[in-house]
Amino acid sequence: MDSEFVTTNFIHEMVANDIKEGGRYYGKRVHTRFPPEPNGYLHIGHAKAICVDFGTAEKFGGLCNLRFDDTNPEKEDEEYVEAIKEDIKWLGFKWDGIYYASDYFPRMYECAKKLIKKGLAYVCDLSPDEIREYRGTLTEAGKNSPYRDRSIEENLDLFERMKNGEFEEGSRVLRAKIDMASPNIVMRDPVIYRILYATHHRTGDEWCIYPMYDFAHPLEDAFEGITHSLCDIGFKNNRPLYDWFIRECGPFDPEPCQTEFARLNLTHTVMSKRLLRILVENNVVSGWDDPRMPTLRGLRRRGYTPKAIRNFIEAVGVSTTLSVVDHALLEHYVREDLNRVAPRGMAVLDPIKLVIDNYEDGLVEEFEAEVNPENPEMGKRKVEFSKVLYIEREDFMIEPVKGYFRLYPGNEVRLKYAYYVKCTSYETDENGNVTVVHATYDPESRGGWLPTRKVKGTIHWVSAHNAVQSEVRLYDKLFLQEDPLDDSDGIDFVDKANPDSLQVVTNAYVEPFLANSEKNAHFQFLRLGYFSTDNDHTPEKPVFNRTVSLKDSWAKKAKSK
RNA sequence: UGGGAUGUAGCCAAGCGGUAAGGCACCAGACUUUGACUCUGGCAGUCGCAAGUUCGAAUCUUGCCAUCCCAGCCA
Repeated sequence: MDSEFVTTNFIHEMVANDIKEGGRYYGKRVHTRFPPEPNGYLHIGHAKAICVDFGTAEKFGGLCNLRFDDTNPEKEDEEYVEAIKEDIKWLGFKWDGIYYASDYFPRMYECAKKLIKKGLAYVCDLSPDEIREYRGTLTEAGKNSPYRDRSIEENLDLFERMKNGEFEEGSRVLRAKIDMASPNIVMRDPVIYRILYATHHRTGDEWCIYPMYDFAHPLEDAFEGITHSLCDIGFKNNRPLYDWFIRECGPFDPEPCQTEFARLNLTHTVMSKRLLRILVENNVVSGWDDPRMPTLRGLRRRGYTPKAIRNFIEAVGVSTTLSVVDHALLEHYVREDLNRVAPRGMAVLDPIKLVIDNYEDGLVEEFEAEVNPENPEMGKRKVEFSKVLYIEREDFMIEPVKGYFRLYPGNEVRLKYAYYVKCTSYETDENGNVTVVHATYDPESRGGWLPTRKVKGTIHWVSAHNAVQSEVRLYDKLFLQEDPLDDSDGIDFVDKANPDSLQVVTNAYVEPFLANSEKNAHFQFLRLGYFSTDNDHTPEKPVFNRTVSLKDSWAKKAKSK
């Protein structure tokens, strides 16, 4: 157990030192935990915490618990614990033990009594408003509660009666007796138990007093033998209190220690359960699993892979600086993963007909196509070709702009895998919109290749005789602004949602094998992007979600003009 | 006006007294049966600012500035 670890971030560096000879956990096993509150669905910010918690344990041959921090029955629900478990598994992590804070309620209660007996906790009858007043402000010290000096016996009696349900909700709390003048407000006699007549999703009505986070969390860690309690930087101020409870309720072995790191923030989205809930409740999105949501369920439905998410988090790194990661980095990692694993297929999203005038009526030819050029082991598949095809409206121009090398009158392009075709004419409707493009093919270019004559452009197509009409949902950023919460314009983030973040295409055409796929399958639609079959998808009624587009230097060039 | 943190490129982020890694984004080019992928090259004369210590400072010291967090019977 020497320091043979390549440390990749400051936490790993710290742990490596901790377990070295002379380190504070020398000879002990590294033990971490991921402690979600079951009050909502996990998002990609949680994925970072999961990677850090599980990843640190794994790196040092330690253990990582999954622990539901269910100390507030008013907000929590069993529905979320199942969803959280599922999301963690989907990300590819396995917990070593599964625990619930609520299982520790009896032990926590004993710890509270211990504090009372040590003269370190008291029952306070101040109202919530009064407690706030007595707490002081950021710059002024607080003042002692008039109930601060109750005798140990009275406190023990009152606390037991709180537990027994003799008092009204909000009438009394148990507080730690620390220092009302502390410059750290967290230390000004924090509330550690409150009365709540709410039914808990696991303990039912067994308890009517519930411990507060600051008291419960260090104890949960201590009870489970956690060594490294890794949490958000927001808890930095709470650390002295964490240590206080560990010390006063101990001894514990090992003694857990808390280390904070920066949460993940992403541009063009919001990242908190509270805000995401607002989007759901205002029907800005269709639900927690809407593909535009940064929730794990949303990302999964969008077509993101666990691998892409984990690589992304790995790339972002772990530090203590407040940071906002560019959404483009996340997209880069899905593209990278999907490029390797996604089978290619052809789909036309905005179809116009292409008629090959010199091709035999009714003839259907089969061509061989590679499943994934990045990975030849994925093999080949067949594509059927005929006289009438669909091509992308964007791939034809009556008057080509400079640099355009797709189809236009007189120009020859390659139909991927099939033939060279040369545009001869086109038809328009009364509004001047192109309806049909006519072309002739060169039989010599069978398979899409002619060594004697090269073409610059290659376009994708789908044969009209077997194309399957499909729904394709084109997703874009939920917010166009980098920081939707920047309210300097006076607009609430809910009203800033990008109205074009979902565009539903109902008359797309895809190759038959794409329509016949399972739900949640990943594909690259040639030249368009990565797409994934939706939860709603069936072979009879195919639905694809665009995960991310392909990079498009032509679009970029055209746009900049 | 109290306390706690953080400042390295447009965005992340290494760096731990010996002369600014890497990734994304961006720009240019090569290659290409995807205007994709891949590849090559470019992209911080200076690390928030100012003094100081040192042969030598992004790294140490001091001062200043900026930003973030904390006044739930939420977590």
